Amino acid sequence: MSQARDRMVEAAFALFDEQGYDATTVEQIVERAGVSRSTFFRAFGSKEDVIFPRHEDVQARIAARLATGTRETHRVAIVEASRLVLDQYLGEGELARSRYRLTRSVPALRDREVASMIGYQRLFRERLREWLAGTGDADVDLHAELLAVGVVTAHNVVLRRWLRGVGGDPLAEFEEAMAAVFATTRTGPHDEPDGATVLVVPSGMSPAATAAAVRDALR
Amino acid sequence: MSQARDRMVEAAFALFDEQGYDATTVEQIVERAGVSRSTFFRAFGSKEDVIFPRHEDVQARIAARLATGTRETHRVAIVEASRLVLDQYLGEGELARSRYRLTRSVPALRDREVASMIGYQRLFRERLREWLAGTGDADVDLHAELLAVGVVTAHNVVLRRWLRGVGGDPLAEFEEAMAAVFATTRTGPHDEPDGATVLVVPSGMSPAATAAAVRDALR
DNA sequence: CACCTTCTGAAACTCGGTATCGTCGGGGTG
DNA sequence: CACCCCGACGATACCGAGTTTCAGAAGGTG
Repeated sequence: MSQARDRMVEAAFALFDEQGYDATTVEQIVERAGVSRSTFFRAFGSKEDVIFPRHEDVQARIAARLATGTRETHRVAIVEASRLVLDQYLGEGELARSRYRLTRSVPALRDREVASMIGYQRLFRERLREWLAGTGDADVDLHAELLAVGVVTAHNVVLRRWLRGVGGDPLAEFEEAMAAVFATTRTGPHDEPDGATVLVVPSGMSPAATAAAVRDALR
Repeated sequence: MSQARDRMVEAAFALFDEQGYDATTVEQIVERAGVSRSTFFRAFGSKEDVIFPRHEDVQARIAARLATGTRETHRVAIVEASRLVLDQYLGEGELARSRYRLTRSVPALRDREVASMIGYQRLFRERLREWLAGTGDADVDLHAELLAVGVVTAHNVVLRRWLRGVGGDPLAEFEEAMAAVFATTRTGPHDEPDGATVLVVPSGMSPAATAAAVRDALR
């Protein structure tokens, strides 16, 4: 019963690859899949949706993972939630790469992918606003937005490398990228220094300036 | 000759406001403007384009401003280029706010606006990749991407506040937001630490990751 | 006047997407 | 077995965005 859906996806990708996205009509897809136009639009809703399945699923899983996070554990919650997306694409394998080639060449699909990315970003941002609220942060909106966009962007850089076949182990690169994002962003006093603190003091620095820097970092 | 174009824009915004974007047909717009359907599509190309004029102009001005920047002056180039967009919207006044209300309520228009934002971001990213190349940065791609997306995001936060009528002086907020972005982002050896660098390392971090973080901070 | 360019209107056409209706098969329930 | 019920499918008509083509009006130039 769901093999009809699979046939439509297969036919669509094949035709898009053969003659391009715009040049392929839904008529041709359903003809090759052996179903009617009605069935196609009932199953996918739009021509673009054949390429982007499982979007709501991933979004729901992200929301669920973020919901279990607290103010103290928000970093690991964010990293793991972001990993869900990465794992989704890695699990798709060659299908993800086919989709990538399509989205690179068709503006409409590119925009669509960007829009879904914004959806992810929105989930991170909303949770971060809650977590950052009441931390004495002078501009919660801005910093939540910056951190959310940083996480999504870092994730995308790593993902895109894997999609293009360049780079090494995506999981290792992902960890590094996440570290880079959090290393460059202050997220309020809840980043309790529960570990080592490294202080680099340039020569010629006054004690007062040093003290101020320490106070600033631990605030 | 160009007053026909203005009439179409005016009619479109009025009808969108009266009965919504989707419920308004191009037929109705051209009827109110007193022109033919052909004229409309010749002037705008699509129904969405009535709402987003001058997009290429701004993009060209940004590219021009960024082209005059050098590796040493890239910060001021980026800030000023970003200001071009802000000034464009501020100059539009109430028209920008009408467009904002529309884009908030119509998903298709929201996606379209996001896509154009990505266009700006791309300009910043490409230039930053050049400027960051050869600075010993371990991951130019990632850092260029992060900085570019940070600048655009910070700009958007300030712009959105003004569009919604909240907040104070947008220009002052813009300066603060830009400072926040550059304060949280390492951009290579040109950020010589003229003060103390305090690095707080989370407890669960591996020695290798700690060393990498320290190296990164001092780079 | 003849000629050319440019803008405009009219109409036919393509295609994505929606809505409606009839039909078929399969699976309980009496 | 007979009945019905319901979810899925197909066919068709329809709407609206966007493209293409052609014909004509306006305006400048020789």
